[in-house]
Amino acid sequence: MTTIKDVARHAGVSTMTVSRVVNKTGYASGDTRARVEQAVAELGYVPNAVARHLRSKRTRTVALVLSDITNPFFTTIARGVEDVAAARNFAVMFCNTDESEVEENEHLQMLIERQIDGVLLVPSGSSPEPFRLLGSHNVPLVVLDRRVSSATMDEVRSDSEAGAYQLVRHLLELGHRRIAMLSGQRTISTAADRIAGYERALTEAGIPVDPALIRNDGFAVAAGRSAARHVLATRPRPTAIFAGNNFIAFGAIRAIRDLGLLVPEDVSLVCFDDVPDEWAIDPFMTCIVQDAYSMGRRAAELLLTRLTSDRPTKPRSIILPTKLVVRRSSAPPASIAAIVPS
Amino acid sequence: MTTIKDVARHAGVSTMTVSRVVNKTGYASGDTRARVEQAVAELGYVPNAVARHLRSKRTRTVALVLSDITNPFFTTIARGVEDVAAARNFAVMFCNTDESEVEENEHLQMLIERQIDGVLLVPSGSSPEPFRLLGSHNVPLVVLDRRVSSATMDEVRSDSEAGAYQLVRHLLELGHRRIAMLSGQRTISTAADRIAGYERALTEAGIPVDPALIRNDGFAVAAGRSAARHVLATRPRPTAIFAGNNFIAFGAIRAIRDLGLLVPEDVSLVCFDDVPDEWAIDPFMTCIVQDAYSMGRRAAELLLTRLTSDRPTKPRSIILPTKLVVRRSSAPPASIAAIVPS
DNA sequence: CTGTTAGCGCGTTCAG
DNA sequence: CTGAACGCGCTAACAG
Repeated sequence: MTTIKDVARHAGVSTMTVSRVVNKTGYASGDTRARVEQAVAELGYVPNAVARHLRSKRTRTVALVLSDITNPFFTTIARGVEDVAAARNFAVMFCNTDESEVEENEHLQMLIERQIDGVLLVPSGSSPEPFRLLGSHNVPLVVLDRRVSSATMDEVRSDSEAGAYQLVRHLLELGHRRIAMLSGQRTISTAADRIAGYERALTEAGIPVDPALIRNDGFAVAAGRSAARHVLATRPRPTAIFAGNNFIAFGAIRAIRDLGLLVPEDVSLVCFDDVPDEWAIDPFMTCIVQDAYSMGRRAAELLLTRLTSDRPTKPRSIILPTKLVVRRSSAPPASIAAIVPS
Repeated sequence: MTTIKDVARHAGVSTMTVSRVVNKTGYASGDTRARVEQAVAELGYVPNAVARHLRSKRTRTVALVLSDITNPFFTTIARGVEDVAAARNFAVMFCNTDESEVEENEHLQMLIERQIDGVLLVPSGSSPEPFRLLGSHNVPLVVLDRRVSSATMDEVRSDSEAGAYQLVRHLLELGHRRIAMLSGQRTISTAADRIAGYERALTEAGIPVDPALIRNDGFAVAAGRSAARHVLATRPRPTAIFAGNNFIAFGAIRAIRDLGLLVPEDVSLVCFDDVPDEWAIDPFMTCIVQDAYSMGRRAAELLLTRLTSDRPTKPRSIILPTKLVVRRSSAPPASIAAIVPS
């Protein structure tokens, strides 16, 4: 391995001069500069970033800690993060927590040891432990996707409550009055916020909230299927189902098919998150679309800007708007359709 | 920031003793050990991995360099890699190349500067540059998913040729004789290998290979759609289409629908790669399934074992088997179906 | 079982 | 415009 010393010797200058030429910092006469550059080329010198980082106290590395990179929503966020990081010469480490606070803490501990410059975190739980941990080591943090109650801090997420409200308004306007809500565990803020938006829309419309129609089985296909089975067994049967994300919706579709029912003739189905374009032969799901790629980009920009600029500014809260996309999975309930043919 | 010196002073021992206790290396009397551990706890000492790495010449970090983390196949690989790495206390950095050799080289350069311990690479091109680059800095490499001609090296991939052969055999057995093949750019070995398997099956069956039925438009939905449009315009119209991956297949489905044709009544459709379970309401595509998660795991295990064990061994080539899953998108061609009703 | 010395590769500091 | 000395935080190698 060739070090800065080898280059210095080869070029007949001091290591400092090499450092200055390589980093384009400080002056160097055209002649020395040329000699150094030639030596660098001849020896195939590559600066050692580890040594540099030991001095500079900066690693130009950020971490992305999320529940599961396999989830296309998070994958897209990851892509946004990496694009911004790469453009600014930052590297990105990623860690999966599987929604476990224990794993989350272990990863954060490891990242702190590695002197990471900042963390982008999709928090698994509601405990303030991660913030304490990172805070005590002065590691800048941007919270992604989810709301945390503990304190004000940098965060980038979609407005889940408003999106859910809008989606339920849409169903109400179609004439639905018995609407089920299938969401994730309430400890995850996106699940709770979507339920809140659902309840607000119902309450505003003067419809009592029926706890039997709200499920928190989880953000996965299997959970969605089982949750849908439960709400479809209530009487009168709900005429519409609001799935807290696309996985739940796909589970719900299976449950609906299991009963031999049709969407939207027998049950309308809407959800948070669209289906990735690639997998939708013929998009039919009415949904709320969040811009995961922008979420990743914005979060990374926020973090890197904090790291790069020295003047500290107030925590920023970036709430991205969502978009309602109406397709064919939502229609007036059968009873209305029968009376008011379109 | 508290360093090992602070702990040493606080515990009234030397830094070496602290180092030994913290790393559980070497002896330490119960008493000193206790004092050191208490000092660590009281001061909230966290070892600085950067300094450690400068000494040890090891960063316990590997990089995963691939074309696009957004592609679910690569995402799943990434998950496998991270699971293995985390279990062995390695961190993973990831980089997207978008199939650009320029970006690939820039990322590798950056990773070498960071003294990464090893690289898992899905090579973008066929140039030997990445191998030269990594080789000249003694960075262990495992090539993922794709074949490289340059030299023998560690690699983990599926048997694309055999999988393609099997898929085309399946179509031939159904009675198809005019089969189109839509694949990616031939510079990508998986594209070339799948075409090779296709040609071998045809040739063995005594069917001449018709260049008009082979397209290399790319591994994406849009490419698949346009490629399918082209082959469906040839006469006689192919009775079956083999899509080089699932994206291409989804593009093909759209092109088939554009023409008002049905799968499998008018055209059978088969492809490499399954559709992620979450997005298939009702799986219908006959396909070759590769185990992306295992691919990631195996590759990471191979790399980390090389890094951990000192004795160097011969390059290993791990070729994972693929599995044919027959579903409803493949059926006998119409002419046969008419003659031989099932 | 514990401490001392030295140095990983680089960049800041301060002289020249 | 250039160089010498020093130290970032840690651990290998050697004493004791």
